[in-house]
Amino acid sequence: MTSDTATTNAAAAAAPAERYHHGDLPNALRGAAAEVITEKGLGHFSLREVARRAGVSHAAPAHHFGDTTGLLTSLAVQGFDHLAQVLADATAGIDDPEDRLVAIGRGYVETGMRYPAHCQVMFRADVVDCDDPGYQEAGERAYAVLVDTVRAVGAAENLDLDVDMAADLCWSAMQGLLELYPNMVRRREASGLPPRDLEESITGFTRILLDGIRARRD
Amino acid sequence: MTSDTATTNAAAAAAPAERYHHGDLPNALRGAAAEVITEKGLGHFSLREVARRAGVSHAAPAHHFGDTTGLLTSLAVQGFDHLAQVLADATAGIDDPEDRLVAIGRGYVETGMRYPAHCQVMFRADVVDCDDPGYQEAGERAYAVLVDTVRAVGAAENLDLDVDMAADLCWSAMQGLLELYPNMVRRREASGLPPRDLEESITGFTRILLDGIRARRD
DNA sequence: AGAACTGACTTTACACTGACAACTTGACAC
DNA sequence: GTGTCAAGTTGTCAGTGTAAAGTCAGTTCT
Repeated sequence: MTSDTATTNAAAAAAPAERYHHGDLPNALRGAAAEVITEKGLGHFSLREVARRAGVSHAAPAHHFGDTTGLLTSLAVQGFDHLAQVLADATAGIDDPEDRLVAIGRGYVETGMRYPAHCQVMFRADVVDCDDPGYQEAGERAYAVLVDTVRAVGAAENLDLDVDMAADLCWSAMQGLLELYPNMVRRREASGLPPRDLEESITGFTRILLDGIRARRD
Repeated sequence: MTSDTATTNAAAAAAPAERYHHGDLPNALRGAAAEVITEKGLGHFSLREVARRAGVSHAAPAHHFGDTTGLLTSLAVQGFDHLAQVLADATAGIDDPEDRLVAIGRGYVETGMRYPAHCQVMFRADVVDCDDPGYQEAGERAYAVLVDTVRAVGAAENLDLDVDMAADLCWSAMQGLLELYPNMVRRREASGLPPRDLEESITGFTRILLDGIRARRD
């Protein structure tokens, strides 16, 4: 019952494959889990299917993650790790706070599209252990990038701004976009409109959001 | 294999309970399903548990809904029906388009809190049949209220506005809020801040969104 | 009235699942 | 070597979704 929460070490890089010890089974299992979720959706997730794909026995995952919740929690943590990294990288060289906020929006949704399985799991309190310290820490780390940037926007233009509220709105908008985007595409198809791509949605959203945030000056 | 999609008729109101025929089993099953999802979360949903709560055999749901997806789809349709109704009622007596938009935000999130199970299901393409005509129709009906209102806001103030984009943003923000709210509460608790209640979030969100929408005049 | 039909369920059956306990395998320390 | 321990295995159990066949009650036809 090891508590392995998303250690990113690719230890024992060349795994001979017939070996009894896998080398890095936890990561392989996370990968397989992400695969299953991406293909079949979280609603048809199965621990045994994950084990099968990783080429180990059905009980092997339990050894590393305890139970299903353990594995999914670990996946969520990895998702937050990725996100925090992407956001940090995306904002790195940018001075203007507003440009940074746009970059964050882009980074958030980009991460969501690149790791759809992770993102489907990150806020699902019913399948994840929200009290896990690793989970909370990683989430906090990612969120901090956003709050800091919103704060900077407010400070740079001397705005009358509830930073927390504005940050939560940006976050909600991007999360909602991630969840509803397929639905939006379908609706536009049905209406005969050309599909608006994700990039365009992000840009449009952030523009309106920034206008809203900037609206009230001291 | 009846295709019973959320008929709201409370037919045979007084059901003697020992009768062989239930009276309105489809509705009872939807209710039980909502209960299970609310209590245990969609991740621990079980068709047999639903049947147990409705007091029927485990195979009874199949007769009305085919399979799990069928039942959950029906629940989603009912959710959209509720939502469309609430939004229509909420905007009924209001003339000012902006006030109407605020009322919609309030109505949306209120519905989400009142029917959490329905809302957890409505956009989950992996557990719901998105091609179901009833599903699409009900969704369209609810969405139309929002788009119309956003259009009215734009027209009233002669704004340079991509109506579809703005509507999608409002929708995303509210959906995101629904999904992330528990997380926001936990974070504020952890930071020692007083919990911001949902009402306040909605008001704050809509204020910023409206400011953003109004920002660009012709 | 009785017979035939149909919809609403129940019973039975099966393959699959998550979780647990008990066992085996390999690697490393001494 | 022996001991130890993490990393897997096999086996088992109750619970699950779905399909098929059986049973019951009400309606309709004659």
